[in-house]
Amino acid sequence: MSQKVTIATVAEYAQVSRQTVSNVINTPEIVRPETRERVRAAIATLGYRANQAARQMRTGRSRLLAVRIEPAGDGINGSVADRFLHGLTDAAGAAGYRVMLYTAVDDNDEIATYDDLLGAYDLDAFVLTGTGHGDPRTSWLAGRDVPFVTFGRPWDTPDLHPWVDVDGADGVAQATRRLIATGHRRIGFIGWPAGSAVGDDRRSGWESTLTEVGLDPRGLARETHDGIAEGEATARELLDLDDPPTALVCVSDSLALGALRAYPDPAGSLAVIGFDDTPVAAAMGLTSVSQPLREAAAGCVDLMVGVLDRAPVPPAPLLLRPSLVLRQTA
Amino acid sequence: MSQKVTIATVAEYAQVSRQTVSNVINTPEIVRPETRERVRAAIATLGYRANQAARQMRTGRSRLLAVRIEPAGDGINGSVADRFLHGLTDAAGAAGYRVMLYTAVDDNDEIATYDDLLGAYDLDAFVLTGTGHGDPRTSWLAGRDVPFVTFGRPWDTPDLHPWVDVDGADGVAQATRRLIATGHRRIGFIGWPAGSAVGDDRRSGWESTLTEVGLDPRGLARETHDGIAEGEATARELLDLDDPPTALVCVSDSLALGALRAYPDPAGSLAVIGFDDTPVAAAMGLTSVSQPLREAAAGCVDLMVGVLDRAPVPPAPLLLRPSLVLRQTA
DNA sequence: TTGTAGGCGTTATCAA
DNA sequence: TTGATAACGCCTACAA
Repeated sequence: MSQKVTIATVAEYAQVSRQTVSNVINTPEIVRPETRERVRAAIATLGYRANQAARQMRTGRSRLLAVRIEPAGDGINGSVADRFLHGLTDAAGAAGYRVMLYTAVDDNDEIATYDDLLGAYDLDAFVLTGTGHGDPRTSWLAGRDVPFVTFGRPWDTPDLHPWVDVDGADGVAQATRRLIATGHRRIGFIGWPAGSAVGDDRRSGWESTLTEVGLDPRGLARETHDGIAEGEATARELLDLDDPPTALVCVSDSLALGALRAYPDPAGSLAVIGFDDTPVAAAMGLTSVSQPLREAAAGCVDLMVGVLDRAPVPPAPLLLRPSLVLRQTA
Repeated sequence: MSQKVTIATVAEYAQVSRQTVSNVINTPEIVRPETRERVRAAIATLGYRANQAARQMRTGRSRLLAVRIEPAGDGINGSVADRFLHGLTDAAGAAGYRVMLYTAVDDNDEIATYDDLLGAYDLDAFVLTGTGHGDPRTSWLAGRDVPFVTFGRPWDTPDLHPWVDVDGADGVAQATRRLIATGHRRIGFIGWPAGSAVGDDRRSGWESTLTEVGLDPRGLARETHDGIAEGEATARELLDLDDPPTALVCVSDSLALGALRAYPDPAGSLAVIGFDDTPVAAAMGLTSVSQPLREAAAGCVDLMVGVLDRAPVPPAPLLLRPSLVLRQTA
């Protein structure tokens, strides 16, 4: 590696003072165009890059944001996190920020990590994913004025902080309408146990859509934990009804894949739609609701930059609309 | 947030000089035990955390390592990257390092990013994944003495840098032996086009195992690009042979899932084994070769710490053994 | 418009 | 064993 290029190297090369170089970088408009160009040429020639550590010491800003990487879990829905992360890294990079990763086993552990990260690296902001009811993390961060954005609505205390989310109810409504449009009248729903904010929201999209068009949702919803086996068992329950559904909307792809297994005839007429458009769904031909994760990540970065760079006007939240990816199962 | 706690705050609180506090942190053995404890108590009480930016300015080390996050791709195999990343973040954290993410569209873009990252953040090391033949990235990094570790063998120039890898040939051999043990004699292989280092390695495990036990591999291997549809078509080809295989080993889960589709009877007797133990495999009951990604990530961190902290003795590479996860398909 | 001085928090050097 | 001093690279304030 060539010798370290500092602002002094550039200054010398361009025959100006260090301060002028700094000005060219930070407030170019106050430098005479002629000088500015000379300095810029020097920067390019020497391959100068401002040292973030030194800059951070002066400005207190690290241009670093942190996001938690979660264990794959059942894995099927894990790819959501992966795609979000990639989008976030891209968008952050475009805005001049870098993404730092951390892991945590639970909320308390995560809060301890905030403390660490903040103390050691002076992180500019955090991006939280998967907020739930009464999230202790948001109150901790808000309590210390640490900038953060959540991917996921603040379900209890709306608008205390910037957030981006995908309208799950709308996604499920799209799925339901698709089934109605293709002739189904008995449309069931397999959801997560009541109390999960995301799950309840998605279910509401099914219920309201049926009600709107005059169909009766009663008796056609079931709750279960996530998983293939659970989806299969629950779908069987519904199919065993006296007047069974001919189509199922599921709150996740895992449950949807299970539901597909419940119907013995592979060419059968049970329509199934999942949620998240995971790779498995694509592989299996499962119609599914797709979240615009790239846009969501970009939105998080926009909001964050808004909070960090601009006036203290809390940026407006962003609720994105998912889309339905049609495949073979509906 | 309470006032910023610096080394000076601690020094004052513990009635010592800043330097003594620094010594307690970095070279505790040279500080009198009595003083040491007093300083440690002060650190704990005040919640002091060394500022990395300042430390970096002095030492030139950032305790940061960078890894590329790749787009999900076909997604099925994407979860491999995800699990590796999680393990890496965990292991790095335990060793006092943090992981920074970056994206790149190709090798040149990635090299440009190295330059950026090195200049701006003084990264301590890079972790590269998925090395191929004649990888330009490794030569660039090696050329500037930037420490790095690869997850993936240097296929051309062995041992020029530390690496961790999983023995793909062994994994496929395990799969092949399993099929032989369960009575199969005609065992086919669906691989990637020759020339991909990883793919060729895996195929060799199949070929050598068959040969060892006196079975004939000839005519039973096919090459195709990755994908469900490709797997299905290729499997059909093999099943259409005069003397078709009764079992297939596939170089990836995607191909294996496709192969499963080729056999019309769901309860059929075509045994199939995939590679990577992706969530989809788990969901579909596909027997698959599982890479010890957590261990691989930990190994990368170990090697990196070795390079950074210790004598310039190049650490020994680490070749891990995968395991076969038995499910319904074999 | 450009240059000079000082300090951000830390650690290496050297003196006490 | 402990403490004073300087320096890492940058930016802000102020002076020229």
